Amino acid sequence: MPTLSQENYLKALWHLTAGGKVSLQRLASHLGISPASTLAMVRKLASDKLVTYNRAAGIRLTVKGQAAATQIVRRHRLWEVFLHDKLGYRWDEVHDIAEQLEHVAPADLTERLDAFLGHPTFDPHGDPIPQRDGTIPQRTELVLSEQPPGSYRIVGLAETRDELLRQLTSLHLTIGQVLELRDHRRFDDVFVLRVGSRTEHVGRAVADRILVEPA
Amino acid sequence: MPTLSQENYLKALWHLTAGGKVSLQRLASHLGISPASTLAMVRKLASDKLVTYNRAAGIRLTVKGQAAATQIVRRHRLWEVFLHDKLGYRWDEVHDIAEQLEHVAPADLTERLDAFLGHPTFDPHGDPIPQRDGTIPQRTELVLSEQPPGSYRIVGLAETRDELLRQLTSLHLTIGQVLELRDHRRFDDVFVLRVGSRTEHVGRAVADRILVEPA
DNA sequence: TATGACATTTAGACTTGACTAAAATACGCA
DNA sequence: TGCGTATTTTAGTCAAGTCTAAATGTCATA
Ligand SMILES: [Mn+2]
Ligand SMILES: [Mn+2]
Ligand SMILES: [Mn+2]
Ligand SMILES: [Mn+2]
Repeated sequence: MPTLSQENYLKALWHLTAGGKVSLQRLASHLGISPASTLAMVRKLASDKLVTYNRAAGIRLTVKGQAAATQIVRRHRLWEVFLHDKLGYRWDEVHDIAEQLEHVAPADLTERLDAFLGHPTFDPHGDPIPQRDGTIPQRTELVLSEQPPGSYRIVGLAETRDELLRQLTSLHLTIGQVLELRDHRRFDDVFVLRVGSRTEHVGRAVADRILVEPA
Repeated sequence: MPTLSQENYLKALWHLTAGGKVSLQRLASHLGISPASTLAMVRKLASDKLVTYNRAAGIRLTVKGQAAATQIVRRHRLWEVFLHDKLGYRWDEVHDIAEQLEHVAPADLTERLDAFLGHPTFDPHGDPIPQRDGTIPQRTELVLSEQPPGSYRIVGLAETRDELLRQLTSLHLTIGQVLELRDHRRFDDVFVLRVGSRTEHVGRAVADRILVEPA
């Protein structure tokens, strides 16, 4: 079993892999750890057959590493659901606490938690919760800023920095919220939304990060 | 804030303190750590004003150390309640998992968990859960083996080794269970109990460890 | 009061996961 | 084709928490 540190590297790799080749540099700066230390750890992970590494291809999760990382993300997101749904934390508070809880992984705790939460499919940020077998629920992911006027449901975010989360909260925009995209004012790049009985205005920085499905 | 290791030492001290002077030896063997390493850590804790130590008096928690230890025990027992009541674990399974969870302690997680669980007073083993202010709920603690025949309610255990817990489960003896003490057979030191509609026989080793109140 | 058993303390070492500084390598572009 | 920059790699260091082995202290009792 990977150590706590190793789990953090694996999870970082899982997240970074979507964005193409993972260099030492990229992994290091994502983790806030020096490239030298990162190299040392990558070699350890490689000797445990969790990753492969060479200069040309960068760092790649092996099938084993991929499976381990997926389970860590699963635990993280399940705990986020617990903290949000059961303990009443706001969606901008859950991530940091889940960072701690995700490393607690005795035998069937994850499965019991999953059952207790009613086998949720998405976490409080709309991110998919990997299932027990490692498959990842899919969702429609249209970027709000690219859509024509119409009615949409918020299904996720392109990014989940707490700052953005709080900004969205103050605009009454949360996961599951249905909104109507009324207009895109080209001149100042402002999107006009109808949310419930309110009219909200969001800039491109926000509209680019809201993922929706037609409602 | 103490590290994870330091928290384990503090908790061990909290438990051992009830049994009189805590020598290095006693602490070391309780933790399964060498006396040399234990001394090193005790010195570290002393420099953080969490304990005092000298050969004559042994190791003592300071007021600050006592408070820290009490909160760790509080977290441990609250997680035990969660695991038992919400996730459906058996009482002999919860301790090891709680050992991990007790070290997760961001800001108000403990208080939220406490509220979610309905401010429980005792854990699944009948042990009192220290309250937020550090006070410890009291319970009547009569040792079953010392009681005259009569009707009693099980309120706790003198010891909570998983082995004992499973033994009791198989005898249908759990916290809250009401039983009738029928007889103590001096000859073979067997206690005859009426539990619900069953008659159970337990030896001294068990009867000495069951804590009851009159029912 | 000396001795042996046991507890405490010292000394030295190891592992993990980090760091910095400097050397080696690769890469983009003039 | 070579130079400057960026990336990777090596080398040496550190702190935390553990270990073993050996030295020192304490104490009951023979
Ligand atoms: Mn998260
Ligand atoms: Mn999330
Ligand atoms: Mn316990
Ligand atoms: Mn307990």
